[in-house]
Amino acid sequence: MDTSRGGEETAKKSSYHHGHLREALLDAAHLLIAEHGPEDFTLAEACRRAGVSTAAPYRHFADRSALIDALAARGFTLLTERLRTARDRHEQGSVQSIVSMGQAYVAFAAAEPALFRLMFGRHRLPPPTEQAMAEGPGCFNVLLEAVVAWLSKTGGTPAEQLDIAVPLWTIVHGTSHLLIDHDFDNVAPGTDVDELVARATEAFLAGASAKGRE
Amino acid sequence: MDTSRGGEETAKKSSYHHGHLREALLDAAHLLIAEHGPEDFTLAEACRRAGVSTAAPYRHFADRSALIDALAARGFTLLTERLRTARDRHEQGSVQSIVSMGQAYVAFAAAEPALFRLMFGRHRLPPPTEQAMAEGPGCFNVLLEAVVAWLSKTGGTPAEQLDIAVPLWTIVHGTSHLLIDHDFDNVAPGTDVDELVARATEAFLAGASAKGRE
DNA sequence: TTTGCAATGTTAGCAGCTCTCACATATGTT
DNA sequence: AACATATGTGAGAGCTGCTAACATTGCAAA
Repeated sequence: MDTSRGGEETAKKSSYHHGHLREALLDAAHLLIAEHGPEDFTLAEACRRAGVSTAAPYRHFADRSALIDALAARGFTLLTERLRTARDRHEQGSVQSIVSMGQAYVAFAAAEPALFRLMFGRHRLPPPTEQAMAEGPGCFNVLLEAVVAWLSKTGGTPAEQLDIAVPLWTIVHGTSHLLIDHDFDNVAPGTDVDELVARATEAFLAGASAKGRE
Repeated sequence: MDTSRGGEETAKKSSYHHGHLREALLDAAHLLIAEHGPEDFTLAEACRRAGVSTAAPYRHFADRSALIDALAARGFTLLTERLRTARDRHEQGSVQSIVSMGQAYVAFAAAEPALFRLMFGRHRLPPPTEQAMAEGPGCFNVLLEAVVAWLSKTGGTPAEQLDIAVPLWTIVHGTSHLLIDHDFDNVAPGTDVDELVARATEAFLAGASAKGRE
């Protein structure tokens, strides 16, 4: 349990057994997909960087794809943390709190485009494992909680939470994808995504609560 | 110029020269990515389906990646058509016209998930070629026109067109991605995306025009 | 401490893929 | 009819994912 003894390069004692190979491979893979994109990430290259043979990963991962899945899981926990701290930066239930989460979502995608694509691009047909049920929506639950708080402030009922949260999710998710795929560049070059998220979120919430009150 | 002489299987005359290999490869690739996803699409398999050797594609495409790009371009023209017909199904400048486009956008992604991912997942750094300037945003321009029409009806100014169109784009784009990546399954299983798009679009437009009028 | 087992890494090798090069064959232009 | 060009083939280099048999190490029971 003291595997993380401060320094990273904890003097490979034997030079045969690596020691932290699993983590080292994930780190290498993370760097590689950030450099070359997720598509042409190569297990062999990750092995070279970790200083092991190309057969070594199979002691830790069933498969190339399993390693990528593990990376995606890492990304989800990271994103969930970011959302939580963004939310807690403002008053609970405030619009600003929700806007801040959306901006953090997009900022995460901008900072880690390849990881973001990985996380949401695993269109595997049978992945709704319990892992996915806990990790994937984990970050969505943070949003849900914030929306419930907002609803209770504005006189809405908790039953509407999905009606509010899902559209908000589509806004920030779509913004993230369009941003990292450089689709704004050709269409609206100077786009300030923070402002975009703020305006879209506020307008939607205004329109939605107006409709609820009518 | 009569290469498309009605029937497709125009009796391979020589059995050496294929005749329509470029199109045949694109068709095969389209089927393959629809079956196995875009990541593990294999040029060799496409050759097998087209009945040619694995060296043949290089007479028509510089590269495996070039073939995929050509497929993506095909997809953009297809999507643009769909958007145009969806828009023209309702009164010009009406909210319904815009909603209909959004639903067509999502329906396209749902019908061709792999193609959709391909089109927007080509995060190549230097792709803003003139081709991309014409094709990619081509479909966005259809939306822009509709928004301008809506603005002129509701007393807005054409200067706001991007402020309206871009958020709408993020909504349908995000919805598409979340849908085809099965992210609604774990979070909001019974989601009706047509209704989702309609409600989100209407709420946003209501909120945006209210703010414009304030 | 010693012994034995499970964990972890290595080398060798198969099959498959992308891409190139030299060569073969069809098309069409003069 | 003859040549130039376009299009397809076969063989092969170099890479990859993955497996199997073997080597080394760490740990725990004897």
